[in-house]
Amino acid sequence: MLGDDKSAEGRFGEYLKEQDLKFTQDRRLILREISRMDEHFHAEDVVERLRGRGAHVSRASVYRTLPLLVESGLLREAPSPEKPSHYEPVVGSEHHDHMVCTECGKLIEFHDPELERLEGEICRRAGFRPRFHKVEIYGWCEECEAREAGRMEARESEGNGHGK
Amino acid sequence: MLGDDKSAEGRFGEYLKEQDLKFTQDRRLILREISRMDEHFHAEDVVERLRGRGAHVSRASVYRTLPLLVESGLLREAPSPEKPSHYEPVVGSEHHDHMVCTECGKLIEFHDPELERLEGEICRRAGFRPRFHKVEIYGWCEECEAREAGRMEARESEGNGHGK
DNA sequence: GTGGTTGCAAATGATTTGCAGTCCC
DNA sequence: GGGACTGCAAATCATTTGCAACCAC
Repeated sequence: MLGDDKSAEGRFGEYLKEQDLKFTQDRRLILREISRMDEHFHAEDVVERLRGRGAHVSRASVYRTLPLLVESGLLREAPSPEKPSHYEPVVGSEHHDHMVCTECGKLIEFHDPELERLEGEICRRAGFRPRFHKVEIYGWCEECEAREAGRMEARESEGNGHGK
Repeated sequence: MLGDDKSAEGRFGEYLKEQDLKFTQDRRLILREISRMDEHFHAEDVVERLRGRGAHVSRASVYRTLPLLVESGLLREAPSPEKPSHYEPVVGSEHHDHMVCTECGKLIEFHDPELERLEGEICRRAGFRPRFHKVEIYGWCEECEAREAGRMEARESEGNGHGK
């Protein structure tokens, strides 16, 4: 979640002012809806939830607002092997990264301060000023790895012993 | 570049066999074209270059083949703030990651063995078997940072001293 | 006031897909 | 031979956009 609405609205309001943009009713509604989500979601989810709540916010407004929320640091794009862009709330300073299982699609979140430190170090060396980052490790989760190993074993004994 | 065609074709052929897929003429042509690219590119680039070369490979085949090349480890998706998916060749074991300037779009490649080691360590702890990973750091490159700093200074003195 | 915003629906544009004919193993 | 593969063009589908009415500041 985005923490209490107060701080999120404050942050967003600040960002909008900086950009000479307005904190309209629609933007407020979208922000509030997103504050209630703590899973990953995509644009259409927001549209549906607002509809379900009886709020009159058009699809276009949602699509126009999500990028602003990303820019303001309240949201970030989550890794999505799928087509529609996925977002996730940024919880205060609690940052995490992802491992994505390419077999079953499971998403594992992790956080490692050492990794953060190292990245900062690398940026410093490159004269680069980091604002946010994304670390995605793709591979097999424990279960899929085990399943895969089993399958491989089976294939081997089949190949060695008796032909089919 | 993908190194000499031999090893790339070997690797792709192996992958295809594993998946019970065929190493067709089209797939070979696409692989060869990609072996000649060393920049980032997207699907349409491959289509155009093949066309220009007089090869009859349909757009659909290119779109169907690129994911196979990614799966086989010969290509990987590059970070793209833009819509069309971008790819880049994987050069042997030479792995690198990216810093993306959100102002000017510049892409800075970097490689850090310590970062690799640390990620491996993190995966081990999580029981996750990594196959490949992606590190993208977004922020301001040196030039944009400087420009931004200058602008901020200007704004300040404007605010303090004399009105507009 | 007046410029940014919104809603709608039409436009876009990358990617996918159905299907008949073709090719690799 | 038979299942994979290909080409084509039509279909998808998330996202964007033009424009007139509207609202925050």
